Amino acid sequence: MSSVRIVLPDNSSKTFDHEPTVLEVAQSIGPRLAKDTLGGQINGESEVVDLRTKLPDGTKLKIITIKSPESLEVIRHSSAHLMAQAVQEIWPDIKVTIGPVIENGFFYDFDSPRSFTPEDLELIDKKMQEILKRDEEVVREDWPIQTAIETFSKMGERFKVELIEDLAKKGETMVGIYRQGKTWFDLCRGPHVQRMGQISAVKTLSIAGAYWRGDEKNPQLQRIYATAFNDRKELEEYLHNLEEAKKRDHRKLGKDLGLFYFHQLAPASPFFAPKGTTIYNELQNLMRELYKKYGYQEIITPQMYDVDLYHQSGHWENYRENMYFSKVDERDFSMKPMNCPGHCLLYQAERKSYRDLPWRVADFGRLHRYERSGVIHGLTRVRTFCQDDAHIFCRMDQLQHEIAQFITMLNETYSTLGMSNYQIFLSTRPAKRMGDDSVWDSAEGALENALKSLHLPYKINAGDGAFYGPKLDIMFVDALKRPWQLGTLQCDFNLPRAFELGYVGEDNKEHRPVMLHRAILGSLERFIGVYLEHTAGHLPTWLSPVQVVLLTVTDRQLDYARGLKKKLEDLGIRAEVDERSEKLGYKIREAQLQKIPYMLTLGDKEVAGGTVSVRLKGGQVLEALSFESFSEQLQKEIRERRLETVFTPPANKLNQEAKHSSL
RNA sequence: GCCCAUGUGGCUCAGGGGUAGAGCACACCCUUGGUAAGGGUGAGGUCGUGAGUUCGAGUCUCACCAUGGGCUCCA
Repeated sequence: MSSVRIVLPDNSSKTFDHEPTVLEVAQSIGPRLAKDTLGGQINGESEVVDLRTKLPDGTKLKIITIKSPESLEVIRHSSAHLMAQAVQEIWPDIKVTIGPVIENGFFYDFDSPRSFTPEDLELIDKKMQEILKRDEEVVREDWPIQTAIETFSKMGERFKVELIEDLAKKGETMVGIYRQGKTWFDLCRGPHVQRMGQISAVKTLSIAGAYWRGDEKNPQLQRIYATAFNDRKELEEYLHNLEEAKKRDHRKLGKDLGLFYFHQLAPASPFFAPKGTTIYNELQNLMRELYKKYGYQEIITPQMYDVDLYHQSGHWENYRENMYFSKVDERDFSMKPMNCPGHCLLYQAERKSYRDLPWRVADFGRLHRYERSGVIHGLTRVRTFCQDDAHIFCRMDQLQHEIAQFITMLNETYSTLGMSNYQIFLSTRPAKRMGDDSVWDSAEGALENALKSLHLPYKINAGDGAFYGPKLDIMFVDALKRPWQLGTLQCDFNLPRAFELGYVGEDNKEHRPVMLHRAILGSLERFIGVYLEHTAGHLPTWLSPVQVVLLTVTDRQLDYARGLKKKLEDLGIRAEVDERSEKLGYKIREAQLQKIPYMLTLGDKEVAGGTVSVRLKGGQVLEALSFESFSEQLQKEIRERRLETVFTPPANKLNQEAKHSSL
């Protein structure tokens, strides 16, 4: 016997012990809701999405979620149909395929003899508006599956036919058809809006290629991305956010702030300018401090290895197409795509006893991976990079402690960087794997127990582990709510065996260590890209390439400025003097655009009093501070890696802001 | 790798078959001015690379390279 639970748009629910009739559902949720949200359903139109699920006792529970016709998902889904209708009204020879709702909108894939152009998008937008004005009724019909196949076959819609045939294979006998207006209809499970006019804010966004069912062996289709919202205002807001995201694009920030560049003679390989290198080095300094604190030792290992190494590690078998090769003295060499095999060689170089474990070794080695041309992107997907990579070789009974220590270290790193919004995913054994299940049991147990001992929430990705061991992935969620995978910890049973690693135990017998691969920032390159987007380029002072810029009111104060710059540099503060004979306002504008944390404005007053006036990034001004007071507070801010300024904005801040806003 | 788009001085971009433009940046000159752009003068590119069409090609065609948006891939 199966029971049915109806979930209403307001998340309240009612459970039936039998399959309720439509009328029963309508009655049970009250006449108003029935009229507003189920009006169509009473007339045979489904406004439901059903999910079948099993209860713990094995009985089936059918959950029917009733979507309000006003729900965004419904509007977007209907908008996808609207877009398909528009495209076919403009170009009747174009065939439709599928058009699902995605996170921020929807897309529809078309089988078109030619590609769409940006001008086509304008045409489609216009046509959609035209259709909306007709405000046609949306009607659901249920067709016997054979009728549907015949109808779509006649129309030449081979992709639809394929979809329906798949439904038939699954045992469906009827399919839902939604009609918009007199002639246009599409296969759909629903639900949809009741009248097209209910869609008020819809817009095409971009064109892309896509494969039928995401398989590159299948025909290439033309995808149009679009989005829809409840009203114009929400749509405008979304489009505005897209613009904001563009402004935060780390590729643009990198150029504007003079951090890094690319050149076509070294595709997908960043050049870090002095300022970018400062950030890079500061991050390495941070990691090195933490390495010391958490008992890691740093090592340096070769860049190129005889390919025999990769035969032994298994990378030749599985990773060859991502590696760079070179022939020297008739021997085949490869640039290292990861540090681990080299670390195994170094592990072996000295005989290990159980007293030597855990052996934690960190390596900022440069890696090269050939990434397919279509996947490279700014700093976040490059062909040469450097990880904050380390490997921990330990005994099985040390595993849980090492894992917990890693997470603690990661948490310390992320909170230092103002990135406390992250999620942990535990990926467990996949179907294809190596090693005994007992080993998997203890490794997965160690991971889970470590997380539990720290009282950290985590999610399980069952079956998502690597073939050589389970892993943790840490997803950082940035200021724009976008997830990024940065940190990772992977248990590896494979490499220790492939390299026949061992240690002598207390029992004087040979044992095999477990190997942990772990990174916190991921790669420095990728991290810098993500962090720039997260902070929109407003780095904390300790990471800022230029921490203080000295701006003179006239050239008369230049010597004073140069003297202060020297003093600051002697204190380890990165300072610059803008020596150009420009107006103060001009120099401030530039410093502001460069997002420099502190501007010291120096005029005759400051020279006379031996003081500085500090302009904060926010525009507030602290007048006539003694240099010592300024530099001491700043040093503290940098030393403690503060995220926010240590300076208290002046009391007249409000007045200043009022002045600004009235301008 | 696949589809589409783009590739003009350091940057952002306009132009579009008859031998290159703007703003910013840069250099020099004038101005020495207190919290987001003072004024003038000048230097700088053969228009991603190669081939083709043409009397003539940044401008049209093709190939390649790079970049961008997607797809796919991601030990």
